[in-house]
Amino acid sequence: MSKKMEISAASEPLAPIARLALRDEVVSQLKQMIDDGILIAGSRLPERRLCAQLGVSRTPLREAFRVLVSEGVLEVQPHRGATVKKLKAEDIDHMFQVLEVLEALAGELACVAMTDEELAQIERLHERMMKAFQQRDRRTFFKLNQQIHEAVVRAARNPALSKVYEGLSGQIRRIRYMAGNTDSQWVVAAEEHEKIMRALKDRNGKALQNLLRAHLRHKRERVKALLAQ
Amino acid sequence: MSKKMEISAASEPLAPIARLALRDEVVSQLKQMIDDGILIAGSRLPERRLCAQLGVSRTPLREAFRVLVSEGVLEVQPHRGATVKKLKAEDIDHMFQVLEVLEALAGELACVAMTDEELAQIERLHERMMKAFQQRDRRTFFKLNQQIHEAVVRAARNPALSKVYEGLSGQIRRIRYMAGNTDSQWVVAAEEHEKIMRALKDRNGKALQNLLRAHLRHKRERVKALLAQ
DNA sequence: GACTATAATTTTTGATACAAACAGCGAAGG
DNA sequence: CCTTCGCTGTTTGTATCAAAAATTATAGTC
Repeated sequence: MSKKMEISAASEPLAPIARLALRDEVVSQLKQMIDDGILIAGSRLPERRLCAQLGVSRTPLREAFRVLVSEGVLEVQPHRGATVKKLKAEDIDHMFQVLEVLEALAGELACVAMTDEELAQIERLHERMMKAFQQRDRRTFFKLNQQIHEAVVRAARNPALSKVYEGLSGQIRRIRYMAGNTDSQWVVAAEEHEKIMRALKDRNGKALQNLLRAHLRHKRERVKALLAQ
Repeated sequence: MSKKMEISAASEPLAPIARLALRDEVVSQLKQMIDDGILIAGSRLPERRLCAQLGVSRTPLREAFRVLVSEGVLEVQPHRGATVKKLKAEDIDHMFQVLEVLEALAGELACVAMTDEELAQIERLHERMMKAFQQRDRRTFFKLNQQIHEAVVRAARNPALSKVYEGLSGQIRRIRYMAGNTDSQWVVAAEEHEKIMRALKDRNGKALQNLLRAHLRHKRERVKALLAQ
């Protein structure tokens, strides 16, 4: 009665060899170009030139446009083509308002759902980040900072939450690249992260929630200051 | 000093004649097909057949696929094509957890930002909905119910919030179509909406927040019961 | 007969050529 | 000075072709 064939061998079930569609390759290349400043806010993206430049045809490029539009990175006007979306201070406020409740929820859930393994992982990230802080290595500090927040959200074990969180935080990420925070702001951020780590280790959801909200409100001010050039 | 030309005539400034790209037409048609049960969860969408069926070529169809994937309606596996995403009870829980904090935020913001005009508009929707309830018109009740929630979110004046809210609630909407609630559940929902309307009129953000959260938790149970067939 | 390896078929994916629709621009004409 | 017309470049949509991968069918072997 072989209704369905089952694979018995030792084929790894979680490694589809990462076959990436050309479209996704184009998506990351375009994001890279935006991050690198090759494409700035308001730039037009003429498809023929980009096709030549990236060495792909229109099919994957146009699909990449669609996913970047849905992520809020690009906007297209009918028959006028795609441009890099420019964010206004207003938009920053709106996105941070949403991020605040999302991260609060993530913190609350993570305190319950997080494994000890994940907690230890976050702690390691935290320690590396504090080391970067002491060495005044801004680049590394911000990278690890971001990884910590993502790890907390992931530890909440809610894919729907992760998806919308990453969508919004990805949009904001492209701004804070010039990274011009004052030292005092930086000190505050580091202090806040110490408290956050404490609340995580205590699995104190309520406290964590409040800390994350305050942390995000401060971050919002820093990002808005950056946006104002 | 003619810095900018102003259109003086009677041309309405808010009607760009709604030029709709073919891709968006395809998006709504596919959604319609899913709502109508022509495409059920798990159905494959072979592009050649659909191209013929919808009378469009591959370009707009594939772009429509991309936006539906980003909305969570479809999923595509490399070289295996697109299928209608099937939601598990787990996914429902995840999405409702996020919706709960989003709608709570929306309620809080709406109490502050909402104009009297908008409040009156919501009140009218509410009264029509209660009339439908008394007449036991489920169809109309649910439609107005949904419109009320959307109006509250819109009144929060936060486009980023509206976007993620609509994304999630849109995914859930396609389930509750068979609409098999018991009468007692229906009565509870109506009562909750009376309280919600009260809090809105009082612009009592805190109370509204709690009411919306409870309302959503109940709705989650109803949807999950539906999903279990 | 059951299982496996090979071949044929189908489907997706990407590239390319072509036609139509539209926006932007500048010149001709009032 | 203002409008109108046509030109140009771009986007948008269609059609067709080829390659890659998956699915199915076929055959061969134990």
